[in-house]
Amino acid sequence: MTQFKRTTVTSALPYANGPVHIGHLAGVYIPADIFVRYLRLKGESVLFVGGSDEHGVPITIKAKKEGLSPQDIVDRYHTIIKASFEAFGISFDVYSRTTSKTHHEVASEIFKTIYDKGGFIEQTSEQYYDQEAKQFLADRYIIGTCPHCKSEGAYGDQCEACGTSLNPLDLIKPKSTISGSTPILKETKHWYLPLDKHEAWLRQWILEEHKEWKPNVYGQCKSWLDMGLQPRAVSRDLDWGIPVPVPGAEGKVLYVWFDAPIGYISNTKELLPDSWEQWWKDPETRLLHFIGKDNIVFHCIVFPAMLKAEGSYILPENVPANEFLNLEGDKISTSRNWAVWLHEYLVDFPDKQDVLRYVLTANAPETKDNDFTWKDFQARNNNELVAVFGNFVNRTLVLTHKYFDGKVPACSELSDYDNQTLKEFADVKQALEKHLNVFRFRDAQKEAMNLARIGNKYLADTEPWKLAKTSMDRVGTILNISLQITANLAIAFEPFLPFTAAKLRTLLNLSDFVWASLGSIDLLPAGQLINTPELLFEKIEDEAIEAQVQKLLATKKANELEMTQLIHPIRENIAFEDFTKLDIRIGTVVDCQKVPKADKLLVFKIDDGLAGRTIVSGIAAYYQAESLVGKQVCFIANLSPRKLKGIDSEGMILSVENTDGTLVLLAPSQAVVPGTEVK
RNA sequence: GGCGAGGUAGCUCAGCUGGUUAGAGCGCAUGAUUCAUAAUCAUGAGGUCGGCGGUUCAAGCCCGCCUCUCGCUACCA
Repeated sequence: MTQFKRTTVTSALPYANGPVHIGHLAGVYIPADIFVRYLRLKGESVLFVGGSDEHGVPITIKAKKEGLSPQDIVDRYHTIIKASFEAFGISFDVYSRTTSKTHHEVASEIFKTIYDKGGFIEQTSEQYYDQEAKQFLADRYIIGTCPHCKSEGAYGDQCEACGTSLNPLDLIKPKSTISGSTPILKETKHWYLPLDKHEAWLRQWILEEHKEWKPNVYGQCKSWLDMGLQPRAVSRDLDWGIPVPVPGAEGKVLYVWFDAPIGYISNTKELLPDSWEQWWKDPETRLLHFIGKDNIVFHCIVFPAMLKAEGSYILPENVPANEFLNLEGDKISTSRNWAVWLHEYLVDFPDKQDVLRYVLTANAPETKDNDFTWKDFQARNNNELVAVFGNFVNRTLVLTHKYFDGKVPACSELSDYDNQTLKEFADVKQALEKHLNVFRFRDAQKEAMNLARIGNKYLADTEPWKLAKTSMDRVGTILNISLQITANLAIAFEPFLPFTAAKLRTLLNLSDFVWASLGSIDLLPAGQLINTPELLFEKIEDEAIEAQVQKLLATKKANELEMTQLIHPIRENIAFEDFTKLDIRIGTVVDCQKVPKADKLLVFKIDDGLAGRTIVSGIAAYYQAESLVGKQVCFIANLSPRKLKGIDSEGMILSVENTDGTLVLLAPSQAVVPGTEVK
């Protein structure tokens, strides 16, 4: 195993089109922060890099919607995000942004280097171009009729009515949302990173040399590698981003996925203009990417391929990716406002950053998706932080003030039981390190908590309040040990609960603290003054929890209401002749089977009163094949046949789409002769 | 359909390269205790380890099939 001289820790760059929520914190920033604080405490050389990701089409869309410039949007969210992280004690060495001058330079340079080395391939394709606005159109800027469900207002990349992902070229009657004009097809040149050419070494590097990566990370990489990698476009026609720095690339910018991870590098350079390279190019540097599971392929395959293509950079040593955090049973969703936003939490629970840090670590989605509930939040605060940790510290401090006027009593002769306890808590250090070294923060925090449990047990077993009547010497020893445990808590919890640890150190007047002294019993010299006890945590009452639950319920209701209002406006009028072109008929289902190797497809044999026909329909998720035999359905009889999974589909079976996306078959209210027309 | 991850006590999760009575925290029950934010400490009750079959002297852990959850992917005219 390589001995590393220093560690570069990156945490995923949050996208600056919204604030950050507990999911981000639990999956990425808290784990990264714990790890970084741990290394710093150990005196290791570490750099913690973060920043906002501020380019890309979604930001330009949001800007347009609000009548602002993209810069306005990213300024707004960068500020909110940065403040949230600061408030939660995420101890970045640098938190910058991809709109910075440095980043533009660094990203350009890296592109140029790869370009000069022939690391890209060029390809020309036809894309929609707005002649009035004189620009190529991003998928999202093109609107038209969905080729599937025929609803208008489908975007170039996706139809929101039927959820289908689209290719802009498939849209019927495309229109530019910028000028409203009909775009024309025009040739455009783009650069691609040929991931396929990197497959061989990636395979060796990940699958053979990094078997220690977490199963979810390793598994997903394997899945992608086995599917085969495709070249990926690194540029696009857009005016928000970093201009492609080569001749003949006017109006083109780097694709946001390409420039974003380079932000890690740029932000390092911004902080350390002269020494940044040692953090990125020295083989004795350990590079770690903390990310969420949505970013695995990116940081394990795409970004390493970029770095390798550039040539002078090191590759990540590990990518500790977490799964997702759900909220009260449902997926966290920015657009549905189903989230606990950090900036709101800070208002609702002032000075309780550590409580959230604790809960999110205790319940971190390390091996699978987890659920955050307010009830659990309350329980962990009241039963663990208050009852175990806070209570132990408080009773120790109160006793010290009661019997020794707030001065650390001297430690005299140790009993066997004392020694046994001391040994037990000395072991905590090793247990903590064992877990922290392999990114198991949930278990690590449990170990830190164990220290307080040992303390509570020690007090219960030795009962100093009883001995106070007979042997003050003995009481002094017991409290000395209890105080030493308390001081140890201040070190052990520093990575997890930095605010609490600091508060505790202040209470104890403990100035110097390093990881190495964890487990030692002379952190506090006899005679040292301890400050007046102050509660580390307070109970969270039912009302506060209820308020949060109500807030979420309100969101849920609002979302449901919105669902019912999702009725699309009536479309443009058509001529009667247009309607008569459609040949809609009723048929009887003679046979219905699942299409093999397709999840959504059913293949129907329809009695249409004539020769009969075969139709394939995507409703397998809503209907059992057998249950449809004998039923009558409505179908379009004169749609051009189309092959689906090797089957010729002669028409389209009509169904109604509910606001929640479920499909309901359409049928006549009473049986009719097969083949009769709908008019 | 293919691939990946997961399915272990009421809840949240551990279980190393297969090895005696499967663990922790919370919750619950009983007892002890009062220094402490009715907090703490002890003891205990809770599990056909998703299901079926197989390999093995021995399987939660290995193999096959099935099932459920999550993600990626193909299909949705």
